[in-house]
Amino acid sequence: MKASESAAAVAAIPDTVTKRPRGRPRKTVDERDDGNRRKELLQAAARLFRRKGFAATTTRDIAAAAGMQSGSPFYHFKSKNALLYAVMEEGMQSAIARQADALAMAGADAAERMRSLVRAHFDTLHGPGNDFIPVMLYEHRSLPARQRTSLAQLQADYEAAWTPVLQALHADGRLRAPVKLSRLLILGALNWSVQWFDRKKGASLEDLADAAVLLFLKE
Amino acid sequence: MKASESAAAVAAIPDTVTKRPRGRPRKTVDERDDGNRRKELLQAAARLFRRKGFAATTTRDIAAAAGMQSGSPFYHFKSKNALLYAVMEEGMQSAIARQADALAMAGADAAERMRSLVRAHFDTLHGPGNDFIPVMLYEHRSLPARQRTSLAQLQADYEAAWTPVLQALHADGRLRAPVKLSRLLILGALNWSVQWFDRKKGASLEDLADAAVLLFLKE
DNA sequence: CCTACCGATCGGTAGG
DNA sequence: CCTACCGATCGGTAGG
Repeated sequence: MKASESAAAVAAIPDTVTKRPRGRPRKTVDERDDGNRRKELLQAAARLFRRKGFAATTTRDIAAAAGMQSGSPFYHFKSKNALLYAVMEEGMQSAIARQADALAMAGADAAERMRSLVRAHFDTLHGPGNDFIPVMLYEHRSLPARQRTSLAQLQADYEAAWTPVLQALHADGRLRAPVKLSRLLILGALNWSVQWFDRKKGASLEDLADAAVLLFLKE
Repeated sequence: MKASESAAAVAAIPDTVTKRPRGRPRKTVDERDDGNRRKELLQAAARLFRRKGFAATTTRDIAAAAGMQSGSPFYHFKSKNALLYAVMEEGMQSAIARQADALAMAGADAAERMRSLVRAHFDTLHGPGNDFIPVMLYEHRSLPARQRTSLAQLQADYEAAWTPVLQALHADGRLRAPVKLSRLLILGALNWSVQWFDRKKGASLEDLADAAVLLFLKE
């Protein structure tokens, strides 16, 4: 969102001069870049990585989207790979936080908790500006093994939250497939919605969550 | 499969000479390259596109995997993109054929037909040498719009086969979610298995299909 | 299908 | 964070 604001600001500059002003528009002196540019870079990278893929996105694309010169991203990030990793980690961090909030708000009923998990997951995937997790899901193989291991713990934490809920549903006979395979298949069904869900038309995230719960749970 | 045989043949050449022989091993004169090299290129491309992604795979990688020099793939394919498109089309063609066979063998019972569709889909995703469809699923965005449209018809045909089966199950009360959303979620759950299913360890494709049917259908 | 090659692009850096 | 730049790589081609 920050990034799109700044992009809009750049586009709004009247093109009266022959040479367009380089870099982003000047800000007032007391509006220092205390890490804001870093966030804008991250957001721009996430959006581009999602749309074009990691390898097909150039650091120049990212720089331009953030209103910088081509070499400038490397002032904030050691490498293109570090940018990818930061996007993924940021994504997992906020996904975990969103999931925890959802569970905290839900009651004790297993089906209700299940719906909360599903709904929170759809928010993570399709909420406005939430490009981070889709990037993580689809650019997993672009990560060096080292960093992949480092993310695995966060992912395990995220998935672990589903297990007790699924176990309870299994015990109640509302989920018949084995718990572990169920979790993999269910998360897959949700994750895949990144490929076809379009916020602008058709169903809402609520409709989606309803359908998913209806599909997976008995009774 | 052809390609893996030839890869094995290449690997079996004794390494007695200092310089390895370039290209693939000579064949008898009457075994002309009537399109075989093309198939080997396709298989090599599919495997590499799947493992590393389209943009991260170089045409040199593909040439080397097929035992050719760096410029030679362009004798068989106009461009790297044409190679990608050929992989996807080939994948859809054989997926549709496999699906039709499975339905032809199944009886009239909707649940039985459902299981056949699921099983055939897992074969398409995880059968030995079946890298084509995973590439299609994960490199969709790497295709120019023109070619994407061209593939859309094949994909529509493939998905259309699910609809009557799901409708019958819905009418019987064995599927509660709306048919269209069900199809999207179910295919997503299956497709996602590309990310975690490992043929070498754990569950078989039969186990997987059982779990999926158990998860989606009531009673 | 190979040889030899080109033009363009890309990630990254030094120095300010 | 910009300027100016480098070395490497890449898709693709001409000519055989």
